[in-house]
Amino acid sequence: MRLTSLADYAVVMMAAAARHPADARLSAGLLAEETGVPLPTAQKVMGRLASAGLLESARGSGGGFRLARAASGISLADIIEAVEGPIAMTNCIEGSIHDCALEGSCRVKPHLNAANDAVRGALAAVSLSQLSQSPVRPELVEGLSFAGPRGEGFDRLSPNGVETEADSR
Amino acid sequence: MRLTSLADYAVVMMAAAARHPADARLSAGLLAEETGVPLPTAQKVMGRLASAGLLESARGSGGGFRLARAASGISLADIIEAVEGPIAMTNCIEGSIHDCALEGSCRVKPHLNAANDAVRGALAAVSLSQLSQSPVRPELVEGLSFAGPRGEGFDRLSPNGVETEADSR
DNA sequence: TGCCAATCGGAACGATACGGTCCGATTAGC
DNA sequence: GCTAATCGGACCGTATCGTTCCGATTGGCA
Repeated sequence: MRLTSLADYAVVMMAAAARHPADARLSAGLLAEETGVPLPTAQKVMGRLASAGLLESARGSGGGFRLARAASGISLADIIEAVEGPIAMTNCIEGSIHDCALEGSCRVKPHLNAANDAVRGALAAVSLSQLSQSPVRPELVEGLSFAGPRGEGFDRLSPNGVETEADSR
Repeated sequence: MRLTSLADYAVVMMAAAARHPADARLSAGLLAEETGVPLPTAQKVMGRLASAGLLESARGSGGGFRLARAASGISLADIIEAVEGPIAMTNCIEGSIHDCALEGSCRVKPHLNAANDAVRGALAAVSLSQLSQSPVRPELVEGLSFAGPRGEGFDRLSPNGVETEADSR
């Protein structure tokens, strides 16, 4: 139940992209710089987002990426599925895979199906335009240690001190 | 966003365990047989469930497992967390891990936090007693290709035809 | 009372796929 | 026509997952 690092990066980068004007050409290098994601990895992430249809890509010098749709029409579920594939808690939920011997007589599958829909619904309810906005509706984040440093150094996603290279890990 | 096979097995095995009388001693071998999970793997799964406090274990001959609480007091989220660890979509949500360079200035973290709570809530809303019941509330599964083979072969978890090399039944 | 068998618990091994990196293909600009 | 910038796909090391095996523990039986 943890999304992969690639998907995590994708969310951050899409949110950063949504903060730019809709018609601007965004290179992988620019977004990598803004988000602190290493450039080669950023390229890979954006490539997947493009092949999934969330970004439009243009090759060659002066090329780059652009949101394929309005930010309000892209959901968190879309981004995750673009990078990780279909949101399916178990193999048996995904239609094409049938490696479970109990298929057809499994009692828990319908329940898991319902739970999966609920999870997917929760993710589909979050739009990219929400993700790109700074303020958060307070009732959603109460009780969290991280309340949001609303004041200082908040307009730049990636100050110079990011010291990336995934330093320790 | 896919749960591991171990967690998948755990859900199926817990549901099978809940179908037995509450005071019955259940060995890993019995539940492995009922669910079709290979015995060594079933042992590992039940060991984790026991160390997480969802099952009570007794060693030695005549030992076995037993639900530590009533099935209605165990949620799907409990089972998943017992096997996979905390439900945290990203590393930055889990309190102890701080390997993200953007920590503290990340705009999307609050939103991800809210989404994570929603996902966890959806999983916590499903109780083991629901999982162990055969019929599914129709409004939860509508629109799914799998509507539920309610008629045939539905009262046995593991019919003879499971056709797996581990079936040994 | 001593031995045996059954069962849980933890350690070790192999496989899958994830994350990261590099190089080639393509295209605008000069 | 050439150069430079950028995307796209292929490759490899590594970490985690899944599986298996063996030892520890305890009740039952002779």
